[in-house]
Amino acid sequence: MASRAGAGPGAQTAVPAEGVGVETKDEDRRRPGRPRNVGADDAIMDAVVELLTEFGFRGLTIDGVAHRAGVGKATIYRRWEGKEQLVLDALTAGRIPVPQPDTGNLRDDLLAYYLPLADAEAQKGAVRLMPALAAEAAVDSELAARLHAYVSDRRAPVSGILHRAQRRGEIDEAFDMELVVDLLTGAIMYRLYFSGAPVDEDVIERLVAGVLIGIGVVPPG
Amino acid sequence: MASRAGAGPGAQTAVPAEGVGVETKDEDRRRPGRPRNVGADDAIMDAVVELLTEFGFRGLTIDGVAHRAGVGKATIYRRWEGKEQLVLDALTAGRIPVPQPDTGNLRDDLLAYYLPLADAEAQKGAVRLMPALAAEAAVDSELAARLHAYVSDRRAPVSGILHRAQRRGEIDEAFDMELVVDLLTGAIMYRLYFSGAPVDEDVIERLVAGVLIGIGVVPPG
Amino acid sequence: MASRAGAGPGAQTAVPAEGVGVETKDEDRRRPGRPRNVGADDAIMDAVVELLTEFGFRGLTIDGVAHRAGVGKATIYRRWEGKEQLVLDALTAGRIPVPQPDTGNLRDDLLAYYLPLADAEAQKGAVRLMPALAAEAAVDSELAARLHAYVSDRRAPVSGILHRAQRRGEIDEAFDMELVVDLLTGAIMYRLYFSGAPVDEDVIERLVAGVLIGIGVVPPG
Amino acid sequence: MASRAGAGPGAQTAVPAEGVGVETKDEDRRRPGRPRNVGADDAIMDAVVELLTEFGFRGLTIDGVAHRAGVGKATIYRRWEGKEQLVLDALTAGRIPVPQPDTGNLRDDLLAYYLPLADAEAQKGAVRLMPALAAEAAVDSELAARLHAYVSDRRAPVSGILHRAQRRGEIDEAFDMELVVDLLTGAIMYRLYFSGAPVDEDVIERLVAGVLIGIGVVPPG
DNA sequence: CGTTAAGCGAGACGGTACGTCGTGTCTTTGT
DNA sequence: ACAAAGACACGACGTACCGTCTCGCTTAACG
Repeated sequence: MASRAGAGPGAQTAVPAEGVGVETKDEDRRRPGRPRNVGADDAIMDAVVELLTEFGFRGLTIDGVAHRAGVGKATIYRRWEGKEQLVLDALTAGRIPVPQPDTGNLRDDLLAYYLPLADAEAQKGAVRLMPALAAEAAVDSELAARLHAYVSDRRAPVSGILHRAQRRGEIDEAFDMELVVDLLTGAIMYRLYFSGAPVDEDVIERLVAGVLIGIGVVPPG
Repeated sequence: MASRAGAGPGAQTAVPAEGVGVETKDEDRRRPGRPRNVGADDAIMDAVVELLTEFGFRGLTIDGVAHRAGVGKATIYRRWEGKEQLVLDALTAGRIPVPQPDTGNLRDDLLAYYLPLADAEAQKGAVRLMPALAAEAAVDSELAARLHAYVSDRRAPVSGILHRAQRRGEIDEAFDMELVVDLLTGAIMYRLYFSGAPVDEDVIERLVAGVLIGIGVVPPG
Repeated sequence: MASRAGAGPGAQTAVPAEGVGVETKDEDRRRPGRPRNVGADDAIMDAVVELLTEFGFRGLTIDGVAHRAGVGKATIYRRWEGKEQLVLDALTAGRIPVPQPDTGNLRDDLLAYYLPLADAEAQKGAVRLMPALAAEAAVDSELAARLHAYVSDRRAPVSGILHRAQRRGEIDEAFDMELVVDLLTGAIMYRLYFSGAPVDEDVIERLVAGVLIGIGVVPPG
Repeated sequence: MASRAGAGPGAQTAVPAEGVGVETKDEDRRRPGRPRNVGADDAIMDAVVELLTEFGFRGLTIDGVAHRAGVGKATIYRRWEGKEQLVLDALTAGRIPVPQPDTGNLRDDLLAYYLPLADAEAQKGAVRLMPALAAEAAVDSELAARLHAYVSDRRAPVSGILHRAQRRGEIDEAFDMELVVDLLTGAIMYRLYFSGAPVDEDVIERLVAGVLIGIGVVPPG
């Protein structure tokens, strides 16, 4: 999530937050009082990731995170507003790298991006997290904004791959590349989260192949 | 959800359940004791729908449903196993009809199916429910089965439209119609639930048009 | 505490309480719903007494009581409004008998009443409880009323002893027996709770003897 | 509390303490570093008194005192060991003068000492503080010692009045003057803190009169 | 026609997690 | 070294739901 670069974890959701917006020349003007323990952020994020994989989103409790991180509950509430913000930050704290393939070969780049999604472990995590976050986003508009920003970050590489190919003339200008991203990513998410249909390497290859045919990159058949 | 036809609401999930499947000639074999108050089912379902739209899935409580429906909590637990089953049943209790267009015109049928999804009210409900159900399904395999069945029911009409067109020769046999359903439905769900991008009539028309071009039904450009 | 006779424990402080005031002919009209578990009252009271003697008033926690009594915390809050009400009820639940001596011998009756207060264990409990209750009563007028009623119950026997002696002509009518109770009881409490001076059998005997001289029952010297 | 004379406020409880007692010729031997802000003591004491009267002992928090006094929490903890010491110091910081009557007239001296206790405002303060301190003293032996010393200081003038009268031959040598103080002071405290009975000028006069009769100073009737 | 058995509204039950608050300590920068 | 500010670990608070369990009652079918 590029937009978080340079910001401390949780800086986007922390209540007092300050420093939002353009930094002034006083940006290094420290607030009085003991500064927040930066190590605590990492300990909390680590605990969240561990507990999520152990117990899933529903089984994750703030008490549990606090205990595992060796931190007081208040320290968590001082920095995040709730479970969802916490998990979303754990998700976006740069821990899950987004593949950014750019070999110039459209098909290879798409597969390089999507094939890792066939990994069973990654799927398990995503299935537990993404719908829960989306469910909460439906009710909390601030979380929704953060989720959409995260999703936007995740799709950006595919968007780039397709637009570059279009600029190279490999794809007809008439096609809307953003819709193509929606189709590909949507199909995979739909299978993972809602239909329960498998998403393995074969499925991904067939989806990519089909879309490439559809946008006229390779001849059908 | 077609398979519920004829059964009382919740019959599939209620613990004693009996009477699953087609009723036999013994269908009038009553159990002793006071029969269930059939009106209560409707009151409960109505309360669920009302409270969902008011407070969202997270804000829905069994206590709240019981109070709103003028019903004891035990009456709800006697018929459903929990919040998720309850909501899923409210979702599938025949209240949201699935369009089953079959005019023989591929484009018109697809639009007849998908365009209603552009309705803002329907979207609001879906956004609040589907991710919450998917989140719970990630943890509860029985609910997952019920969700997948529901999703399967919802996609069946599109599947039918596409397969009929393929049988009529309008679509190349090489294309996998199920993947096409995944692409179309997935793109819409992805925008609704995760990316936050709008799903209006224009978007739906462009998605359908693009896919029809992609599968060679209409010439590009 | 005579006024509690017949009432269930906590009946005076329980929030809904009903049944306050004169009972009507419908007094046996049960409220709907599951009745409160009467056994729980005893379990809670026992736990309170145990934990008080183990950890004192400050060390007593609602969680601790709930756990020790094998009861949910909500069950306690359903019946009492807080720690102080709970302790006061535990105190007055007929568990600490008030001596009611009435031999007709003024000195013996007074000693029979006061000498048990020299017991070290009883003192330890009283020192831990009474000031804490008085402190809370200073801020909570309802608790104050309950505390005053309890204190009034405790002093009643002495009052009776003295008034009976006065009626028998042993004490001059001019003396105010209530003030005499204040003097005797007050001196003991003052030593116990505030001055830290010992209250042993000797002190009690000297106090009683001095007061008897003072009110002219026995000749000085 | 006479023994505090000359020492800075809180010097008795502050952890580093030093400088207890009369300053020596080395009194200007300053410790290195910034000296304590003497004004802070007053600000803290004022805040304690204000907050006590506003919210009572239970409602008094160290955070609240620090904020009201415009002082850091650590500054309070550097000088006192906790809430109770703080309150006890506020109580004894020379703010409530102890009457020291010595006219040679026993009855007048006793009334000069006790009648100010009939003041409603003074009673309100005392009722809120003394039982709370006694409650904490039951658990904290150091505080108990300080409380007993304070109480001893407060009773000293009455003790003096009575002993002087006894030495003048006005009171029979057989009576234990300390017990008489216990009786008088105890009766008043008992009424104030526990029985809820009023302590007005009339009650005090009757108590004093009764005791004077009792110890044979004035003839009964 | 009375017995029996289940369903009913109501609400108390033992639990668990919540988010807040207070305590006493520690860690900054500034004086 | 002390000051204000405020973050820290800890732990109790009182609330809210969960899913279960009695209550007294109603409602049928069966004997």
